[in-house]
Amino acid sequence: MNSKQTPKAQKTREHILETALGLFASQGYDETTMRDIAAAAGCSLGLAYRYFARKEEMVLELYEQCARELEEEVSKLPPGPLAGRFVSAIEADLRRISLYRTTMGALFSAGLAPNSEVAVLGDRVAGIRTRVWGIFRVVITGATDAPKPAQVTQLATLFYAVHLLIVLFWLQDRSPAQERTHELLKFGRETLGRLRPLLGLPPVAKPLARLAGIVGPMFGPVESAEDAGGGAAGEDENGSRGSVPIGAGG
Amino acid sequence: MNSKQTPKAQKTREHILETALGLFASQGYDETTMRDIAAAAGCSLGLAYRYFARKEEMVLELYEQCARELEEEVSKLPPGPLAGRFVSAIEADLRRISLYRTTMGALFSAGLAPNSEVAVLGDRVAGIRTRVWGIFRVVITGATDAPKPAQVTQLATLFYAVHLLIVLFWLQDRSPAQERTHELLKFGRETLGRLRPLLGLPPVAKPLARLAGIVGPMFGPVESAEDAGGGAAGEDENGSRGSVPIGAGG
DNA sequence: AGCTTTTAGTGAACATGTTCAACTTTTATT
DNA sequence: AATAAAAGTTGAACATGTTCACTAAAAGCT
Repeated sequence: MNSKQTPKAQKTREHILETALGLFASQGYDETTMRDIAAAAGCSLGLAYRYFARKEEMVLELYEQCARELEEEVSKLPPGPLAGRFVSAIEADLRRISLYRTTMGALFSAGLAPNSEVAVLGDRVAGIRTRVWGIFRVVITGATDAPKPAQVTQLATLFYAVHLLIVLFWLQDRSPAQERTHELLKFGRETLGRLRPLLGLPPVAKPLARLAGIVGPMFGPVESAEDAGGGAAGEDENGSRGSVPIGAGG
Repeated sequence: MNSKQTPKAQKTREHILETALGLFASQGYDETTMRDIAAAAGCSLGLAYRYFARKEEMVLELYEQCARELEEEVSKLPPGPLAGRFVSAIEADLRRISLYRTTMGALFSAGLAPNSEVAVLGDRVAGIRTRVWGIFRVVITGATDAPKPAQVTQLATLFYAVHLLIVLFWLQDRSPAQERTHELLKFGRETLGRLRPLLGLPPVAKPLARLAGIVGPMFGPVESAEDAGGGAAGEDENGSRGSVPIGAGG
């Protein structure tokens, strides 16, 4: 398992990770070589690779850390309208990762190549995805105008997807201080606020459910089989199953 | 300029490119090394680099080629409802790039790191973006239910953005034969068809215009300044200026 | 033709992510 | 303590994208 190593090893590992993240934050991801990390951590190149099979693996850890912190911050979010809570959560997330812009870029970058598991939608990240998805659940259920339970799961899935897109947008946003992203968020809040009353109406609810059914499985760990999303809106309370143990990093 | 080289050089260049694209298609992008390419093309490693400063640059050329072909195919699309034409264009695009899944993945992957110019949203691709954006203009104006001219530009920008997202989705889609993507397209067609009548109504048109104003500049070449998208919906007929000479590859 | 300049082409060398066989230290066992 | 097994650690070596000083061919000029 994971936490059953010698304390010494654990300490070494953490030391290397912290060193790496520090370098990532200060000089950027690409500019930080594994040799830099080893040197700064005062160990050999090989040792870094003992604890992190690939450079990206360190980013993964960062991602998890951010998710954990975000979880806490969101749990403290005051009740309020759904739109406001959603945007606040996103803003908190962006604030948190802003130190690691290029590093997160690497994560998403790797995520784009359908190969590496160390990617936003890769297998290795399944646990974190589940966790973040859960955060959006809290965002929704904690809203003063939360939709009825049957819709919560679907909405969480869609929020998760939108969240991903916004981070993508943010990564690309070259405007000063990423003001364009914040404009987008403002727009999102207003629009979502305006749309909120319609969420319960079938002409809106049904397409949303269908969309969640299509998009959700992309976030799932592997996929067993064929009930993916045949025809209409199957309200079977999933769409992005969370059956993966969260802290199950190998 | 570009086409002012010796015919011999031009030929060599094309030969290398074709060899490379062939290898990309048959064994994947990452699996094809520059040395492979040079060997298969019967030239030295250095020569390949003389014509293509980086490996990604070859992908760029592929992207441009696809854009050109798509342009032609779309121009032959029969008149019909907007939704159908849009989805048909996307499908044509996907069909075209399906041979080069991993290769396109590389393009988008690089595109995610905000560094490299050889990226979907990078400077080097500005010309191609403009071109593709133009394709969506044609998609719109050629529809039997085309919106009024003032909206065409905005809609083209949004279509371009959605197109990017769909390719992203497609790249990640691990379902057999990418059926999930096609489901998404079906959903998109139906939804867009249903929404089409509302496009002219201010409560819909205004937010769309605003969104286009926010998103559009991301696709622009560099950005001059500050009129990016201040407050309300500025219908100033742009949102994604196409003032870049299309074939201006340096 | 003989010279110069520009273009085409080469392959060794470098940087960096990654692997691996060997070495050292720690822990468990007798 | 002596020995064996496991865990920790090392640095050389490899693969691959990229660079560069250099050679070979071609074109231009007198």
